[in-house]
Amino acid sequence: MSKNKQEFVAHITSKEEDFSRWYTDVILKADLVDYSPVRGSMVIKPYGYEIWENIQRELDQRFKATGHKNAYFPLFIPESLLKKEQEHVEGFAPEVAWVTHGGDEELAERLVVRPTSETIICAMYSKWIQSYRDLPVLYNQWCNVVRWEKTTRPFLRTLEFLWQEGHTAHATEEEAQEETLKMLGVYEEFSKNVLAIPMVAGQKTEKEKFAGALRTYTIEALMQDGQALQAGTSHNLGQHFAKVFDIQFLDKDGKQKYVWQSSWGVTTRLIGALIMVHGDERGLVLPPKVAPVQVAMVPIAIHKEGVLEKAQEVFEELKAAGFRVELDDRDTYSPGWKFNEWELKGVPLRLEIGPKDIEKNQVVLVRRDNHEKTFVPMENLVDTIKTMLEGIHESLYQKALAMREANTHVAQNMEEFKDILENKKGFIKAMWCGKRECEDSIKDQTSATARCMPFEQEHLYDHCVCCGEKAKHMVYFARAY
RNA sequence: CGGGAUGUAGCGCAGCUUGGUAGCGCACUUGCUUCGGGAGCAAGGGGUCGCAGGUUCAAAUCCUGUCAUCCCGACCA
Repeated sequence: MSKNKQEFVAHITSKEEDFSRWYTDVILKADLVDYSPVRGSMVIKPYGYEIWENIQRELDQRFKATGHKNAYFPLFIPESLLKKEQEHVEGFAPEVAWVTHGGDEELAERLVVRPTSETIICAMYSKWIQSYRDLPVLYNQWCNVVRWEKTTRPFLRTLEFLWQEGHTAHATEEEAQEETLKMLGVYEEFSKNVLAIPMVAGQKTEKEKFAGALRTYTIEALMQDGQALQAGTSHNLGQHFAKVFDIQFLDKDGKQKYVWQSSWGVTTRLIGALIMVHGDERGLVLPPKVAPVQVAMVPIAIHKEGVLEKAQEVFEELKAAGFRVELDDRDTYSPGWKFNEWELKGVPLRLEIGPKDIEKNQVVLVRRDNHEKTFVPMENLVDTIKTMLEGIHESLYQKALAMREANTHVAQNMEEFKDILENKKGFIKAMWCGKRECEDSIKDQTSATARCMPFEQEHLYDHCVCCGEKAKHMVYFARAY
């Protein structure tokens, strides 16, 4: 190990020493983002954006498969529209950006830069929906939104962020509820099978629900530092918006009725989740399904006769097989340098090919997650890699699940609750009476919030962890991003 | 929005106390030799010191303001 190596590695702060700094170091060094001249707004660089594109593609397929279509609604929303739904405007008003002028002229009516699009979409639905035959409306849009946050962190909280928002309208309450849960299920399945992140799925408390919703459902993930991250939400909007935006249809029975609605979304924050769930001391660890590069090929002794030619041959074969593969033929870096760089960038598999391998008709594969090195014959290389990538996905998921389980604790009372937060961190499972006062009190005392009331309820004990009265729900609490 | 810290070359930093022609390591460029865990030698290029004022013969250095980033709280995907 040279002194250069020590210096280079030292550029990433240790996770144990300072998790926040580790996170910042990793996203910058791995070239995912850069800070921009605009406060709180990041530039997503190609390597980071490609992760988002992969997330988009996987989710979009799932949306289409469940009958949704993409559309695009305006960035600007007239003030009067935002203000129609009382709870909604109260929830979002403190963090909207206003457009007050067009050129030099002051606008007759101010516009908000969308913080979310319920209002503008409902205004259009009101116009488009006349009959039960028009229902359900199942639209989604991929776009950016703006929320004027006080403090920001790349991917986790920025003034502007990218997301998708699904907005649906249904004839019945049952259908809207079914849709709300179905899409949360899509998120949960996607998180498991694409991001390799286990989620706790459940319902938000009244205090934590979306401004204007009837009920909010959520998927919550646990980061390696013991903090929770809300990864996606799905809202049953009931008829709140339908009534203020007058979205009515003539039903089969000849009666005018208001539609029932849902909305649901996930954001670029998912990339933050990926980093904080899977990353290690060497940098990013990306699940194969979203990794911009799945296989990084490092030829050894490039200048030697036949090495680059053989590497190119293998490269073409892997590319044709559908892998996202990169042949690192830069002659300015040594193999060792490249190994470290691709590890920092989280590439799931490294493929080494050198004169000795060519002689033996084999290649060397090294897994990013456990650093396991295997010599594999050139025959069936495509199948071997396919199997190995699947194995990496599976073990990333199992590792994340084990991490979450090791950091999920039961608190019987507030002393235990505080003790866990101080000494162990992570998720706290506790029973709750359902009263707002207890939820507020827990937050005041511990800064932990109710993440969700999981669908998989467990009866841990009878009393509320806070007030001691009869408990109604089992709740996951945690400090959250 | 409160408390703390930091802004000097692409990155990491020194210089500031005690004002006097801006430095180091890595990276970058060119050439040659290297190549199985962060290669070597040689020659080069690059900074109005975050920004704006002020003090001074003279400001990276002292003063005021401002902007941004990071950390800790309150608020939020």
